[in-house]
Parts: sequence; structure tokens; C-alpha cells
Amino acid sequence: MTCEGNFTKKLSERGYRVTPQRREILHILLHADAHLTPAEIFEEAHKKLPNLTEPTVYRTLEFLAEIGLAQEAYSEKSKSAYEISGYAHHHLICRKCAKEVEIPHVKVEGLCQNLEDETGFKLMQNHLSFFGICPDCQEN
Amino acid sequence: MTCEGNFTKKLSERGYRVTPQRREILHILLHADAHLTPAEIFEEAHKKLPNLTEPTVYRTLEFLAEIGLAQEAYSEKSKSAYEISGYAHHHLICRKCAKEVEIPHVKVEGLCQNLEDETGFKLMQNHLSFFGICPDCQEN
DNA sequence: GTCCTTATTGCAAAAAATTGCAATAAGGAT
DNA sequence: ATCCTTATTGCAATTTTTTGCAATAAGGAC
Ligand SMILES: [Mn+2]
Ligand SMILES: [Mn+2]
Ligand SMILES: [Zn+2]
Ligand SMILES: [Zn+2]
Repeated sequence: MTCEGNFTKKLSERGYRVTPQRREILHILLHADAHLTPAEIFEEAHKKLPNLTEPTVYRTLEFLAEIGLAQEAYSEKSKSAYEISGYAHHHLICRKCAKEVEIPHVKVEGLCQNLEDETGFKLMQNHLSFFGICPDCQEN
Repeated sequence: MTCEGNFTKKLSERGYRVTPQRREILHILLHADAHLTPAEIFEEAHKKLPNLTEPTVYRTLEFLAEIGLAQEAYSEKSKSAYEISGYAHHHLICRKCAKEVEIPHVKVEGLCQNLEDETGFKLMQNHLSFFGICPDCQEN
């Protein structure tokens, strides 16, 4: 089974169609070691699928995020980027050098629980970006 | 003194120029009771400044955010929006009906302190968006 | 395998956001 | 008040993202 098999299975199980475009984009997301922009994903996927178009990439990413297989990353200046929905985590980002540190969700869980209790909202898997200045940049 | 006086003063103090465009955009942000998109701000500011152009609005908002007088709001699908930098707060947003609940920063302060202690990052005033499903939408 | 339904895609066009650069005007010096 | 420097703006062009719609092809029924 291909590496994106688990994800395409979820697609069909939930009544969505498994297309080469979705397969390829999932494949790329699965092998990414960072957040990818739609442009990066298009460039990569286009090698395998020469007829692929940008609107399809944008729509596919939005769709995958909607159904929870991918998630959007909020970096500075609301440039969008995506990653596969794996383990829950968040990010600490340096405003000067853009260095990122990953924060396991467990660190944020308590706060989420409090917010749920106080507001009645049911939180979904969030993917937060905290901005600050990293230790290195604080010195200079 | 006009209502945006405090903010324009900060501009000159820090060596930035006070222009009618910046003045007007600050004025609009100060009187907004919600996050405003660049388009909304342009439309409003354009009434007073007929020569104003979109690039100036985008650049001004980015600039104000950079120097801390405004802040960007991350809503769904990374549509950008801005508000004046006033009291620190965050948002809880319903993914179904888009209803927003404001969260005072004090609720998040403990977590921020922990993150600072553990990572050595110095956090800046963040403006977080937590997504979830509101009580009303949970019923339906 | 063939047919059918309709979700998904590609294409063309529109809208939103960004960029380069020359013209303008803010603010300091005289 | 006038001049000077250069930060800031407007304009034109480009790039990115979104949208509408007709063509395509995925998946189910036979
Ligand atoms: Mn991430
Ligand atoms: Mn806000
Ligand atoms: Zn840094
Ligand atoms: Zn709701």
C-alpha cells in the first residue's frame, strides 16, 4: 500500500472520491518536514501531474483541512501553509529570525480545558502560533 | 487633540512620519468595534482621502503591525484583518457559525509564562484564535 | 465491462495582494 | 519661509488567490 493509503482510505470511507490529485497532494504533505505553501505543493505535484492547476491545489488543501486530514499553519502575515494532520502540536516562532520551536499539545491542554469549561465551546484540534523573540536574538 | 493623537505621537517619537494616510487609518482602527479587513479599511479611508490606493493601505497596516500599534487577527482561512493594539486579548471562534468570544489575556498568561520559562523565548503580545464549536452549534 | 450520477477538475476570468520605481511631501536645518 | 533629504505614496505591472462554469472521471449499479 502506498504511504498515503491510510489517508485515502479515510476519504473513501467518508464518501469522498480518491483522485490522483488528492493522492499526490497527500503524498507530498506526508513526506514534508515542514509547513508547505500552496505554491510549493503545486510545484512539487505538478511534476507528477502535468495537468494539475493551482485552483485544484488551493481547493484540495482547503478541503483536506475542512475534513481534518490536513491543517493550516498560521505564520506571520497570514501567509498560508499546510501540513498533514498528525500529532497535535503548536509553534513558537521568533519574530526576528523566524526560528520555530514545536510545542506539544499537552502543554496547552490545560488552558483548552479551562476555556471549554468557561465558555461551553468544544475546541477542535488547534494549531497555534505563538510569536516572540528567541534566546539567540535576545542577545543581539 | 484628535482621537488618534496618542498613536501619531508614538509615530513621531520613534522617527516615523505622520501622514494623512496613517492618521486616517489609525482613526478608522480606533473607532472599529471589530477586526477590519484591508478592503474595509480602504473603502472607509478612501472617502476622506480620494487619492489613497490599496497598496498604501496594505503597506500601512503591515507597518503599523510591525511597530506594534496594530495587530493582525487570524481568522479562518488566513483572511487577514487588523485591529488597533489595545488591551491584550484572544478569540474563540466557532467553525460553524463564526461566532466569536473574546478571551482576556490573563487566562492565557500562565501558559505564556510556562512557555517562556521552558524555551527561553520572550513572548510578545500575541493575539490567538482558538477554533471550536459554540454551544448553540453543538446542539444542531 | 458499460452506463449513470455527480463530485471533482481544468480553464478562463476576476479579485486580492504584492512589488518596483518614479513622484511627492514630511520633517529637520538654515 | 525656503531648501534638502529621504521616507512614504501613487501608479503600473505582476503575482497570488478566488470564483464560475463546462468538461472530465470516480465510484456505484447493472
Ligand atoms: Mn505545525
Ligand atoms: Mn482581537
Ligand atoms: Zn530568533
Ligand atoms: Zn456556532
